[in-house]
Amino acid sequence: MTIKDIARLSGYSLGTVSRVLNNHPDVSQAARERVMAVVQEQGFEPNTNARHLKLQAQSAIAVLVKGSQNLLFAGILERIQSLLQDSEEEVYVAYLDEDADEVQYAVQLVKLRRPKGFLFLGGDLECFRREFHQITVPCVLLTNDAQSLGFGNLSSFTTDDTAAAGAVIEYLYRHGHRRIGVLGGNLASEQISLKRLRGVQNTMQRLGLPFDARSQHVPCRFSMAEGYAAARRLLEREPELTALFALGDVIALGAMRAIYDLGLRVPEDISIVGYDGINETRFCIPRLTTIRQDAAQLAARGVQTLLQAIHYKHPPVYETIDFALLEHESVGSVEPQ
Amino acid sequence: MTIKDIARLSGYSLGTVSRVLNNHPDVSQAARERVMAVVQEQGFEPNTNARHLKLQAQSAIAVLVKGSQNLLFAGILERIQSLLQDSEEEVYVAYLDEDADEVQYAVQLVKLRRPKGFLFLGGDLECFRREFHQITVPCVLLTNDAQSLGFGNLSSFTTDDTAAAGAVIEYLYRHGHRRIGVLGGNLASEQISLKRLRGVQNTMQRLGLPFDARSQHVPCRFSMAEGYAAARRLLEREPELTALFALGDVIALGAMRAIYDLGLRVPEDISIVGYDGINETRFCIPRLTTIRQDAAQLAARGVQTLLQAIHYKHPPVYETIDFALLEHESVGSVEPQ
DNA sequence: CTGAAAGCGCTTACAG
DNA sequence: CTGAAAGCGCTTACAG
Repeated sequence: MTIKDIARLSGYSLGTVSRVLNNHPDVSQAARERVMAVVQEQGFEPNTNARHLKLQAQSAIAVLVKGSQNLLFAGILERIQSLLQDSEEEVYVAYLDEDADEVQYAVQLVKLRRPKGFLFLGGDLECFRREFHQITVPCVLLTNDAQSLGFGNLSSFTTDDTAAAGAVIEYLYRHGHRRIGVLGGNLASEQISLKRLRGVQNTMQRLGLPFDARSQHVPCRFSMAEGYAAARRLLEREPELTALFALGDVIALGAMRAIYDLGLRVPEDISIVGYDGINETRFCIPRLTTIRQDAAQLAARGVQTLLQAIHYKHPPVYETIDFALLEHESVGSVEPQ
Repeated sequence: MTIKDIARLSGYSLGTVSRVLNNHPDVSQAARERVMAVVQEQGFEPNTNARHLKLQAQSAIAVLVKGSQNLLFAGILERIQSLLQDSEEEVYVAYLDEDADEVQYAVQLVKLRRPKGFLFLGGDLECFRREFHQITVPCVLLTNDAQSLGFGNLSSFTTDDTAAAGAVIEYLYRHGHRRIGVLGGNLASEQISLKRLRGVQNTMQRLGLPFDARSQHVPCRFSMAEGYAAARRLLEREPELTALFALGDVIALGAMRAIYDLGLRVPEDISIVGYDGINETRFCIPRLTTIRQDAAQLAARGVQTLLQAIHYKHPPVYETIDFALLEHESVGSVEPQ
């Protein structure tokens, strides 16, 4: 079943059928009705390959997700899918490893599938700096700030990671904590974790707290298993810590179990704060105090901006999405020494 | 940059370039080398739209995931992605609502994108029975059994849900539990939850335990929030229950928090068993006793079978993948009355 | 082994 | 408002 069959069946020419299908204004009402009737009756769907070939058109919107176990991204992705479905865009999703080079992957994808735009869930600025110039379609980076890169086709929406991490440290400080350990992140690359760590260091310094990253910080990937191991290592090595800041909720969830297995209690013996605000934090015992990133907002602004940039040329936008510190049950007060 | 440019640059004709690109045997070594050199030098990638149009070819393998919050599926999906990446297949992933009609979606996708095969993560047999005849490409259904449907192009790999649910009830019985509540699932449609529920009922009957689904079972979707609400409702209504069986781990995680909020302890006051064996069950407090579905095995056999069916015609296979009851910390013993 | 040519299914100036 | 025709980039019988 092709457009040719529809033409024959409807008594109109190829061209007219195509125009009806594409909602061209210059078609008579009669032709429109007749053709649509045949299309309906036959359940005809135009061949996308031919259409794209002719239009030199790009196909779907590609979403590159860094880290398949990242539950924050899962939540954002769910909303993106639903928003793009509403606007009838095709979506192509790929999961990459947490430490993969997402821009390199995107460059490959451009050659292979010609997506009309990219949505990056997570991204390493270093990769963008190195290879992003090869990409010319509109792109949006979520949960990291692309302003410093200055690419004309790359917008970004992110939480202010440095401020949020600072807010966590201040919050712990107000509750009397002076010896705070930090879990997670990767110092080798310019990922979001670096900014959070910078927020920690700045704020510690401002509050006059000593912070020796070598002893008080254990890097790890964003998983419960690594959070568990990192917390154990840190607490065994530095038993005088009264609070932990995990740079991701999943790390915190693993850490909470590690604390329990060390015979300690949250928050009586050790306080802990997470980052992201995923669902799980509202159901674990105790509920996890955490920084909530606004997944709905990130998804909505990201999709909206990408679609606009695809349809009309727009300068890039860089927006900061508000975060909130959700005070749950995992932080206790201690007497500052 | 098209094949025409490569022809010009290499001094060979269009046809020869195409033959080189497609690894046809009837090309001289000289032509092959010269053409490949130019292709390399120019970084040429053939246009997929044109190629597919000409070949009438299907494109990617489509993976339809039922329920974006399903962490078991997330684990299976991660493995599928990596396996298909190794075999250089393109993957198209779509998340559907837990209660969506996945077969209807697949039928749409066939018209739109002509995938060369489908991998269904979760599926409602009723939908398959009604509409699957419209799909002719090879398909694999994971976590449900398609044998009873008898479609020649639909294989399936699943845990024996009825047996696994039965094993849970027996396990609780051996620990003295006689009054057992069940959380989750949807009785309206022929989803996997129905089989688990049947396993519960059969085994209860065999053990001589009364089971009144109307009072002892609260259906809910597979999320922590719904698990929380369902558990609260059930325990407030039936305070004499000593154990809960949640038909999914996420439901169990929500339920554990509900139990805590009711002032009860797991497993001292209430025992609870989950289903799926997701990562979280190894880190929550207490660790959740659960049925482990073998995600690695499901993914591996599913992908392998689908690829074979795509490349050579094969009769469908229906396999049962072994489950395991992971005895963790959420079940206690009680004195049977 | 290679080139010239047809055709996959569609869109869109160009005429009328 | 409509039809005839060119052409998007590729593959593959068909000749030679």
